[in-house]
Amino acid sequence: MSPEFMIIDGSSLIHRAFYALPPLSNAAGQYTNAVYGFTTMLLKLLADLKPDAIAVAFDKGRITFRNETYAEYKGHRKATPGELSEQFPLVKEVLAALGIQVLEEAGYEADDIIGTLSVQAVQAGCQVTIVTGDRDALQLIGPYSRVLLTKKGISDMENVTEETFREKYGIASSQFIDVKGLMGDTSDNIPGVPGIGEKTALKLVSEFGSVENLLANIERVAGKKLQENLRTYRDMAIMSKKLATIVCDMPLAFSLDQYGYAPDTEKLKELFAHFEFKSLLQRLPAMFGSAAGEPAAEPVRIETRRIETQEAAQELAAAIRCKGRLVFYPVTEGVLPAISFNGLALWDGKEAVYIPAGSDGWSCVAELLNDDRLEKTTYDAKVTYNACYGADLACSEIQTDILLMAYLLDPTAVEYPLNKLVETYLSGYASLHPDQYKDRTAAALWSVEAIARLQPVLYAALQDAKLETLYREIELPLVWVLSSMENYGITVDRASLLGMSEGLSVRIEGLLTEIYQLAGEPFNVNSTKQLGVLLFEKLNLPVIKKTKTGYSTDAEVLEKLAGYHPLIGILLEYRMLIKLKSTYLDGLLPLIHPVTRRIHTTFNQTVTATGRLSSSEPNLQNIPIRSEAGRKIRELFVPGEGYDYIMSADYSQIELRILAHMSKDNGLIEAFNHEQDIHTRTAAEVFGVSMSEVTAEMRSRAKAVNFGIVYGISDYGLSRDIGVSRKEAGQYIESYFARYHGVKEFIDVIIRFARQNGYVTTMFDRRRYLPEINSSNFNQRSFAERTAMNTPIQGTAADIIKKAMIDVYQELKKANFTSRILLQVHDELLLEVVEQEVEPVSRLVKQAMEQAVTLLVPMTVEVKTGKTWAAAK
DNA sequence: GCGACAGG
DNA sequence: CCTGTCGC
Repeated sequence: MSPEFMIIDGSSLIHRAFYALPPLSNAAGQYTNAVYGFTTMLLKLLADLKPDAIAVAFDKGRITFRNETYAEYKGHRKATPGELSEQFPLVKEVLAALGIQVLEEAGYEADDIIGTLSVQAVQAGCQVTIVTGDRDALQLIGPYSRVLLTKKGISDMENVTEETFREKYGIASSQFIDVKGLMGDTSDNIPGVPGIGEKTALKLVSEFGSVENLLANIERVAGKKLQENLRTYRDMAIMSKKLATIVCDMPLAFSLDQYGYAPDTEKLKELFAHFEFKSLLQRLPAMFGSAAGEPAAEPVRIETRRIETQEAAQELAAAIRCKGRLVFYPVTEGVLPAISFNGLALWDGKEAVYIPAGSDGWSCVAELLNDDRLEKTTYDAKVTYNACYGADLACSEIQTDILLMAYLLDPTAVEYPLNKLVETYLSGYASLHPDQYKDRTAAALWSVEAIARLQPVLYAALQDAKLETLYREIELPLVWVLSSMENYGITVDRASLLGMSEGLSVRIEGLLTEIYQLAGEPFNVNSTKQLGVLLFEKLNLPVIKKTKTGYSTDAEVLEKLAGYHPLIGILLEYRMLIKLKSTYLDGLLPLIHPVTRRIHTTFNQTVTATGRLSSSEPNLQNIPIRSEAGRKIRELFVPGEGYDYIMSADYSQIELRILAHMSKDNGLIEAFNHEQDIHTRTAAEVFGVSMSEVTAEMRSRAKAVNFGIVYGISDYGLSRDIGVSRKEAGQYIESYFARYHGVKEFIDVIIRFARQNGYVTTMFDRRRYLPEINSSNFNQRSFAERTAMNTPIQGTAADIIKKAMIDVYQELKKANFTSRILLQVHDELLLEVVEQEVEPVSRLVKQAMEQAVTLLVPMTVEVKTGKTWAAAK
């Protein structure tokens, strides 16, 4: 078999690792996340591929021959952040300890070294694997070489071979540079030919074979405009192709022996200890054997000790009480509000044990869970609270929730599975995938040990990031409130719901008949593809907007087409009604609980990047309100048995008030202190008239401007929202900033902070990392900038209402009211109340919400009560 | 996975 | 800007 040669793009992998992992550091304050990520990836590659030889290439300096060809090459690339550049030498130390050759050459990029090595290695009879995150390397693929392309994160890679490349793009990998020559690459500042994107480029290359052949046959290209561009920019295309071409003939001598590797385990041990890569340290002997040639360590074994007798349980409970700490992981099943325990794994300080529910050992669990002298630690406390509710067990406060901590440390992660957390925070300690366990018991035993080990690490990280107060005072106490709300559920009038659905069916049938008649034939109106063909090919209506896959037919487009054809108005009504019926009537029906007759949503506390809650199965945070027909849906939400009214309490303009406070803008503060209508005031400022002269049109545009400011405005977005030109929208924004100077200053300061620190924070120190804030890609960077201004505002609003929820919940309990909170909709709380409590509860809720924080402007809460959710609005 | 659309 | 669900 031919020898396997692995070539790694060191620069690319380090970048990838840096942005994929939260900013970890060791006790000395040295950043280590990129080193850790890189090392993990490398060790995994060594273990999986077992290459015979290996080389790692780095870029050196920023000027290459490409700058002689084109001075602007990679011109607008931002400097590497300090936290990253300081880790490059550390990575090289790791490579040295592994005995792996590092290559860098002034005047060349890592790509060129990789290209040259790969050609030479193939000539020497090797199979080559190139590992990188840079798609440019795809041009190096051949019959004896493939590319492993890093995906998002650090664990997954895409294997690209000659075959898979051709399948995906329809051209040979060697033609990749021709595509790039035509389409250019904004991130490398390679110009390409204007008007040619990836699709056109791929088409042209598959048709003509190469840039040169294309340019020689321009007259055969379809499209006048395209031909003209190709003629005007022919030199640009040739130069761009040259820029994109990786050099494969650098002066490098090659022999396979040169690139063997020989790990120095002592040195590695030292390094890993210094970086505090605890788990890597532990895995070292298993990977390479120790220096003294001891046998590799045994893989971690899971001891399945079950506690099934009263005696054993009592003994265990005594030991745990003695320690004062209960670390547990529940195994549950069922749906709200009847979730139940299958068993519970717990950590006794030395080993994990499992207690099956219903066994003679179970009694001690009930005692332990409700022992308020124990400090309790778990993963996802809400699951435990819900299971206790379902099993009718009392549960005292849980003080540590690993899931919540991980979320606060990095709210943008997609999920927080324990095995990932172990990989990130314990440097992969005994990291096994949950699927590798033969049963849930074994997985639970592994999990509880992971929780025990993660706790101190996450806690320290939380303190470092100043997140402890937010965690202790808001997120943790909120868990119990959310669990209660989920278990209460909300009553829906099932009979009316069925009636309404039936009524809508009839109306929708009628609309469909009209649509088919006007269209001349029946078709699937729900298919945007079929609808597009009808509107834009059969009826020849003007194409307003396109999507990635075809014509856009969204409401915005349809409204512009309204004058052209009677079909359009009917389509809009059909769309609205079918949405209401499918999502809010038929979709809701199966989620009405057969026993409680109520709908029990799930509030997710660890999903959003900003700190808001989300609601699912069903989502009760997007029940219609804006349209008349939609509002009817809210009439279905009614007080349940034993209750008389629905009460809603919502913050007025919470986000703009927060903006006023955080920016300290005089005009904004004054407006709120005088309880002025904020949109009218903004209209007066932006259009330079007095408040009494503001027209409805002006107010509505000003309202859009205010939304835009909160969302992180772009002239493009605003122009779309209010239907004016981009230029005019730009002028509105400009005059807004001229009048609200404090706001402008506030935004500038936040963006500067984000650029410097890589994250933004809310008033309560909630944090969100924005790695793209210094990106060389304009779109990515602009997006990050808008996020940078939006997150502190949206996130602070989330902090405030979360605090209000806790306060309202506790005060209702304290005063022994029957009335209770059922839902939260971002700036609104929904309660069900009993007749005699309407007055006091309304006062209590208003007071608690308004006093949740003290800002430079008053917080105003409007409370309404009615027989249904619609009436309470 | 995408487009459309419901909410904030 | 932040979400979740439906239907294709």
